[in-house]
This record gives sequence, C-alpha cells and structure tokens, in this order.
Amino acid sequence: MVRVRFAPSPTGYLHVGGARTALYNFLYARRYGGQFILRIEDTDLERSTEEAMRMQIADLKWLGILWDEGPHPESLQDLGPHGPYRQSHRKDIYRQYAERLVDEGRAYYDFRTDSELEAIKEKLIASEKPPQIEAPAQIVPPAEARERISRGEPGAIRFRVAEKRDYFVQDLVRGEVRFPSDMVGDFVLVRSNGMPVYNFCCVIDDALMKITHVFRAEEHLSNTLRQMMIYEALKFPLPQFGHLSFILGPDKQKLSKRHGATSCNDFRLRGYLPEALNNFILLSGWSSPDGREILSRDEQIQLFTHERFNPAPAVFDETKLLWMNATYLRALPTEELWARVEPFLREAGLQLPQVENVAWREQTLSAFKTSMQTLADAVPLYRLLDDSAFSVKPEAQEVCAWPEAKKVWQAWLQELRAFPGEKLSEADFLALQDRVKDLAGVKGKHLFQPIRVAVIGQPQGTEVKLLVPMMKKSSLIARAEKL
RNA sequence: GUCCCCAUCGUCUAGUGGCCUAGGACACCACCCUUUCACGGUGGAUACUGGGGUUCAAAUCCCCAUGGGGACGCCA
Repeated sequence: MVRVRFAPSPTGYLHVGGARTALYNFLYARRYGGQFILRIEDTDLERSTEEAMRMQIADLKWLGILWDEGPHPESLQDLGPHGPYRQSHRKDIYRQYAERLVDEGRAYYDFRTDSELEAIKEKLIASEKPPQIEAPAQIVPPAEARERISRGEPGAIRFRVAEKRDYFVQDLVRGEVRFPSDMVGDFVLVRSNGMPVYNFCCVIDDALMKITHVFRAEEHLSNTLRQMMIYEALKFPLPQFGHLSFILGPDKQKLSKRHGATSCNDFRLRGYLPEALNNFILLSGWSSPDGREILSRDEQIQLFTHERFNPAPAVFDETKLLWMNATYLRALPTEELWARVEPFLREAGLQLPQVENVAWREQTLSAFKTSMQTLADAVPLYRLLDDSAFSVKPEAQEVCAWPEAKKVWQAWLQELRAFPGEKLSEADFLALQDRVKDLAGVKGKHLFQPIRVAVIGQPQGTEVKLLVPMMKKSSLIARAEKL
C-alpha cells in the first residue's frame, strides 16, 4: 500500500515549489491506489501561524489537491487514524521517543549554553576541523538530567553519531547517493525549550504514519543522512526517498518573492486557472512518456511514475504558463468560463446591463475568449461594453483625423436612429453598414475604422459585426453622439 | 572551506551506446487566413559546457575541469 505525504511548514502562502511537491505526492498516491496525507510541520513556533496553515489549505483546495488524512479542509479537525496531523500537537509522542533514545544511549542531554557551543565551534574552525559538536567528556546521566529538566533548567537532547561509516540511499530520482557519516556531528533532537526539531519529528511521523514514499525537495537531500541515522536507532523501516529538483527563477536562483508572483494565491489573483497552473507545474520536473503536455487530471494520474522525474533544476517560465492558461481557458464551456470570469468583472465594478442574459454571455465570451490569456484579461474587453466607460482613446486620433470619418459618423448615426429594432443582429449591422457606405460614399478601411471608433472608441479589437449585436441600439447612438 | 546534487535550443523537455545530419512544446521570425486586433494554419532560425578516456560506434558509460544549486542551525 502506497502512503505518501505533503508536509508544509505554515509560514506563508503555498509556493509553486510546494504546490508541485504536493501535486506529485497526490498523483503518486492516486496512481497506485494509495493514500495521500497532509501533515503540518509547525514546530518552529516563531514563524508558523494558524493563518498561514489556513492559506495553504485553501491553496491546495483551489488546486484540487485533496488529502485522505490530515486536518479536515473545513474544520481543521484531525481526519484519519494516525493523527494528530499537526506536529505542534504531537510533542508528547516525540518526547517519548527521544527519552527512549537517551535510555538506550543513542542520545544524551546537553546542558551546554549557546555561548559554550559557539566557543567549541570557533576552536574547531581555528584548528581547521569541521565545526561539528560532539558529546562532552562527561555526559550527565539520564536520571540526573531529567531531574534538572524537571526543575526547569534548559537542556537539549542530542543524537549521538556512534560509528564512522558510509550510508547509502537508493534515491528514486537520483539513484544511489552516498553520505559519509562524518558529514554531521551530534545533532539536536529536542530543543532546550522542549520542542523537537524537524529532522526528528519527520522521521517519527513518517514511521508512525506508515509513509512508504517520501517525495520532497532537493534541499532535504542532505537531511536524509540524519534521518537515516534516526530510523536506524529507532529500528523503524526506511521509506523510499525521492528528492525533487528545485524550481528556479529566471536568474537561476531559487524561486523567491523578488521574482514576482510565486505563490499559488498570486496566480489565482492574476486570473490563472488552477487546472492550468497544475498542469504547468506538473511539467516542471516531470514529463509524460509520449511527450503530450496538456493532460487531464485522469491522464496525469494514469501516466504518473517516478521514472520520469528530471533530476535537473527547472526555471519557472511564466510565458509558457500564460500560453497554457489561454489553452485551458478557451477549452472551458462558456457557462463555466463565465462563472470564473464573473468575479473579476464584479471586482472591476463594470456596469453591464445585459449581464443576466445567458445568450449575451455566450455571445460576448465566445467572441472575447480568443483575446484572453487570463481571466483578468476579460476586464478591459468587457469595459468596452460599459457605456459609462466609453471614451475615444488616443489610439483613435489618426482615424478621427481622416476627412471621411465625419461623413461616416453622420451616416452611421442617421441609420441607427432610423433602425426600427432595439438590437441589431449581425445581418442587420451588415445591411446598415452597406447603407452607410452608400450614404457617405466611403468604402474600405476608411469606412470600417471610423465605425469601429464610433462603437468602441478605439481602432482595433474584436470584429465590429460581433461587437454591435452585443450592445443595445440606444448605447450605440449615445456613443456616436459623443464623437 | 568541507560534503552532496545537477548540466541538451532563450525556457520546459525527449533521449537509458547505433533509430540523432538531436525530436516536441512555449517564446521568436516569415508567410497564409483576415478591411483592424486576436484565434487558427504552414514554414524557419536556435542546443548536447569543456577536455580526456572506454568502444567498431558516445548527447548517452568513466575520469577531470568549469559552471550552477544545496547542506553544514536548538529553521523547515
């Protein structure tokens, strides 16, 4: 049974890198009919917040990455038999294992102060040795140590790196990786404030939650050595590891805030579709066997295997994401697309009198979607239909200066006023345009462009024969009168 | 500094010794469609970091160099 997890630390919005790790784990679980667990790694009390945890959960939901065990997406109550799923709620569990290691001599209490440890490190560096902490000559016996701790004295628990030897992992992404044990000194398991550290919690949780495969970012590769030592000391079975390469910014540095939009929430706000972002990050470090790029969730699940991970880091290219978003957006059924676009239009405060008309939505959206790459692109397009926002744009200057323009506008207005109906169909418009042509004695672009300016105030955009049927005659007249 | 990871078009990537005069996608350029702008269609330019091996044969295996990234925390 495959059991995988995503274990974010709640210190901000969900990052695209984190989203990718979550997606890969999720797909892997679905591919092999296993379970996907969400675990919150909030042992850093300084930086973790409840608010950030909610944001991350909201982002995962938005992406459609749902978990079988973990905090309930709404209530945040533990869901599943291996809880609690927040590390800050598992302190006692960690403590128990730490004490066990102390009793077995695999770990020891360390009452040395920060400044003492600092001095030791400096001395090591001065003598050109790696600055690794080792056990003091005299270790405080467990009983005495516990006595001192219970009196409130601050003391940490350190793991004792016992023997010098090489550790090997068969990494699912990188193949065999060798770690010499002297890469690390005796490392802290439990802080002197009683809170255990990441490497320790991670091992205990993964073991207790029966995690079989750990797919995580490459930054954890060297942590794996420490974790392997803990697994060994606790006699826990080792899961399979797969270390995913980084997602980088255009400058090949690790993607961060200064690269602009990097959180899922940023992309949501900018009008990206979750399915497009999903599909895009999927392809940043993984490829499909047949080279196809646009893949439905079902296809993703069916094709997802660890053999197709790319060990090299990937640069995040928003241009391609934009293309992919446009592709998904245009493929959406109109009513669905409308549901996604509508919040952006509302946010922009546009006044669109026919907004309740389903046929009008269909008509406008199918005309506009070829010029949209993001949902936010709908706003300037629909603004053209808002009478209160109508104005002759600076780009129209040249057309307005044509001597033919005034003649065309005059005829246009005259014909509009004479038109019997309330709205013009495409055929009505074409016929009317013909009469304007005869009346003004103008043809070609000198006819066409002034009419466009009369309709939307600018010389370029969607075809006029599609635009005119979107508006009421009264709007068209009002606009023409403003020229 | 020490250790670890990585290296194919500008970018995402295919490639697991002969199918590679290196394939696809985005972006770019040209043309077509089009009385504008998009969409769409067709075509084009562009890459195996360098040097040594191994082999009849290397983008592919090995070594070295170079470059990039990561870890070396009582952060995760």
